[in-house]
Amino acid sequence: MNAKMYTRDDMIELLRKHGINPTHQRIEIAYALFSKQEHLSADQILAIVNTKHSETSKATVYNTLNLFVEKKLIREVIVDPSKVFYDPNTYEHHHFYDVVSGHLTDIDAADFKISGLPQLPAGVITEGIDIIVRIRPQGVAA
Amino acid sequence: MNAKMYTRDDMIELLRKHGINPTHQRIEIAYALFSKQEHLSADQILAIVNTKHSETSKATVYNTLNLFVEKKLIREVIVDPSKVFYDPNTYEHHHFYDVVSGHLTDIDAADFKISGLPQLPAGVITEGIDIIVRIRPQGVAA
DNA sequence: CCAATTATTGGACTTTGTCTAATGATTTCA
DNA sequence: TGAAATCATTAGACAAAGTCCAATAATTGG
Ligand SMILES: [Mn+2]
Ligand SMILES: [Mn+2]
Ligand SMILES: [Zn+2]
Ligand SMILES: [Zn+2]
Repeated sequence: MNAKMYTRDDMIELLRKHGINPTHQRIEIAYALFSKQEHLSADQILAIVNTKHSETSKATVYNTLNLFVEKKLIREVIVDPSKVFYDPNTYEHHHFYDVVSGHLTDIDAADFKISGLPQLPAGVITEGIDIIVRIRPQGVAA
Repeated sequence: MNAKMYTRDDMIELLRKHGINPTHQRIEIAYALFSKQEHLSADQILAIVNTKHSETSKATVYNTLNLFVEKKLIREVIVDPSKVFYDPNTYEHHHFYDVVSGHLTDIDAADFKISGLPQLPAGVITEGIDIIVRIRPQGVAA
């Protein structure tokens, strides 16, 4: 909710804090996600970092996003069968997903309780719980 | 949990009940899903219906699965960024997802309560809530 | 039986994402 | 400093999931 302003220098610090070498391309990709504070697809990020002038390849965008996920700088949101969204918000939260527009909105997990979860099968551990509330504008056909 | 035995005639009845013309291909595709009672990808279904002899094309499998979803005979489970799973269980339920094996297991929604969901943005309606508990076998590396 | 409708098909096509081998940039440290 | 090793980026080939199309096949209704 808070519209924190990020600079490229913030990105360098953030990358270092996560053990990622801050190259020019990585800084731009991080900046695209964190300055917008939005859920973006690889495609959208590729477009954003190349608007002024072409400077980052498709391969690097994918390499970098996968690296960021691995280093827990960002997380993936899997909700659309055709593409992954990347989320700069790694704080525990869930999502509204507008199935018409494809737009994602955060739901704070703090408010929020789940009870009656069955115990896990033996020998497994939980990685996380994803909750997606699928919504649709009133009056728009299915 | 119950291992109900389905016949092809059950499939014909089921298809008719959902307003779907029961063709040979549609019966086989429905039978693949309902007799196994498993979460299957289009790919797996294509393989199953063509094991004895080739009789159903890729286009028909996709056409048919989309039709089944539209007619609410089955539902989609979106959990793997690279493929959709189809679920013959349309009863309200959620999923364990083993991120290592890719296997899905049902969680009954009856047990199960969510509280503290924020109210919806104005002018939208809920389509459904998907809850995915991502699990991993103990001791397998991330 | 014919005409209209509905369903199936092979294969071209699109999109998302990965892989590879070559190149470019940075470190390391003698 | 300067060469070698390491790390990062790249173009473009490739792969997999899924859609689209125009032709054919099957079914239906009169
Ligand atoms: Mn630049
Ligand atoms: Mn047959
Ligand atoms: Zn989010
Ligand atoms: Zn299920």
